[in-house]
Amino acid sequence: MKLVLPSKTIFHAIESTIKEYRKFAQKNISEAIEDMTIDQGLVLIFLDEYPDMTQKEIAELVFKDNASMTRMINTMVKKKYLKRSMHTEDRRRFNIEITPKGKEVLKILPPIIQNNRNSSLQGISKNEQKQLETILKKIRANCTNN
Amino acid sequence: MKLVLPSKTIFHAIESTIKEYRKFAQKNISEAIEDMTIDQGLVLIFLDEYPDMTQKEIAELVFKDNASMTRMINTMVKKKYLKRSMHTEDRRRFNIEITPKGKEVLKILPPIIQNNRNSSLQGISKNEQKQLETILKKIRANCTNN
DNA sequence: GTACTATATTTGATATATCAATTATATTTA
DNA sequence: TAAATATAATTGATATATCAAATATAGTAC
Repeated sequence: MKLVLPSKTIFHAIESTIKEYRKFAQKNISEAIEDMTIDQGLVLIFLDEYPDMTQKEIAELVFKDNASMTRMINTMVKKKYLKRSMHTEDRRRFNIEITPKGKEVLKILPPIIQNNRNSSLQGISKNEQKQLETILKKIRANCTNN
Repeated sequence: MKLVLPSKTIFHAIESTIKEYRKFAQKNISEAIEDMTIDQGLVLIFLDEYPDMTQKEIAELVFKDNASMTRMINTMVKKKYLKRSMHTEDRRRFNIEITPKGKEVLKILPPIIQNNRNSSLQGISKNEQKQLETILKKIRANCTNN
């Protein structure tokens, strides 16, 4: 069977785009903050917005599985961005607090992220962005429902 | 600074789409072939098409770095899908051959991949696919040139 | 209340991601 | 041709991805 080469497909285009965006975004973050990855930054931002999320919920938002999230948070605790403490109502879970060091990052990070978004969407109209989201949503739906 | 939550952005949509596609595709592959990942499958397909690619070239096509590619090929050699042999003209590199076991996979895999592509693009017109590629290409260009 | 089931998190094993440093060979330059 | 530079691949260290199994606690049904 003759297949269109994977490198010529839309999936390749999607993957290559998100990887380039990540590389670009990571570079700009690294220039400002030592030892901070995109995903660790996202975890901080989500926790800042929703302080009582479970690890599981955070994991879903950043597309990690629970095991990865456990280890990621371990790393962030070791690096003093986060602190775990007991949850009084549900002893299976933890409260995850942002430390002062983590809060410092939260001051520096958002403008960098905003700038990354703006730069990478330069010259792309609102309408195109909407189209993009619509089409992606269809693909995702096909993948989750089949 | 108030940031639109990452989960509401286009980048989140892109990432979630490709991850769901990968999950979907991997599930279908795993049902047919024990111990074969999407990326290992792609490596086989590329090597089949371009038998004298260097590891570095394959790496670029599947978005891995050289170190990952070395280890990935090690794994595939260990699993008997590939075989390394000396390259006579350039002794820094290797010839990478597909074993009979690898060739078996190459018979089974393409229809599965084709089916994955078709299913996940169901209801999406050629025109929409073209739009998607165009917009993605712009984003990627913004990320690589800035 | 005990047994059953569900949920949150962790752990182990293995693979992959990433960066920097290293090795081996080729190529270029002076 | 010797020295400098470039290239292909590997290795080490650390983080993350993924699955399955294990822990611990909650919630439900009997």
